[in-house]
Amino acid sequence: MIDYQDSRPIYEQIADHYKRLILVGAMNENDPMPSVRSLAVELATNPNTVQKAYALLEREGYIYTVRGKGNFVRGGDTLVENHKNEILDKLVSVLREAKEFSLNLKELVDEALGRIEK
Amino acid sequence: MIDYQDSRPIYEQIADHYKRLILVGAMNENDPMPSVRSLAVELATNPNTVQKAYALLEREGYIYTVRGKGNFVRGGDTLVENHKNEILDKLVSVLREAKEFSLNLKELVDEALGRIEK
DNA sequence: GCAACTGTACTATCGGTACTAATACAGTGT
DNA sequence: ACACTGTATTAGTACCGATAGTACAGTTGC
Repeated sequence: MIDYQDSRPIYEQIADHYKRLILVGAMNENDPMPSVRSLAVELATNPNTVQKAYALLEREGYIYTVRGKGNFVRGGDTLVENHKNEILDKLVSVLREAKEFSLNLKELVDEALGRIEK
Repeated sequence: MIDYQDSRPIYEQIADHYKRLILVGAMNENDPMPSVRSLAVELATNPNTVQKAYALLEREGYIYTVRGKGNFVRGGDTLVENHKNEILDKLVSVLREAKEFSLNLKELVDEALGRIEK
């Protein structure tokens, strides 16, 4: 699950992994996350690193924490909605840049969509 | 021209500034760039920092260097074309992510385009 | 040739930040 | 009390950005 060759930090890889699981529906509301310690052992890393990933997930609303008990998935449509908005923001910023350099937005989008089909 | 509050490194800000000037047509083929030393004085920074910006611009094909003479703008359609491809790549990667989470691409694009008009 | 300008190369250092780790602290449940 | 949970603090390491100084090398105009 962790790619040590990857330049991205471990905690970010962990967080993204679980974001994906949650968004895709592989984990559901109130499902328990692995404990910071057990996951640390499993991934051969440090509990603090796992915690940093969990803190990130909590800040972004993917999980919630109960002291002494553990971390749990915060399901619901809000998550999917938020994620959609994140993607939308990225999209808008790319298109704004394109517009600034007077590129034809429709052409650009069509070209991009074409590439994806393959 | 340099924003010291900005978290982005100085050399990157310098490079982006000139990229913009070139892509927008404010600077044309073979126009001379300011010398590394003079620009360093003007920006109250270090010649090495400016050189790092110029090295970046050269690597990316925006300018060319003549030893002893200076740096000059490398104009031409290639630049614009390359920049367009960069934007296209970003666009494709965002849309791929959207697709992965089974979002409706057309809706998403329409929404984004709508936001830009404002 | 010389002076004054251009860019290039290399080394050293300082400061800040990101990442990971080690250790100790604190709450929960049986 | 014990075994589990998360939390906080501190430390070490590594890397990056920026600065500084120095020396070298090509171009141009006088």
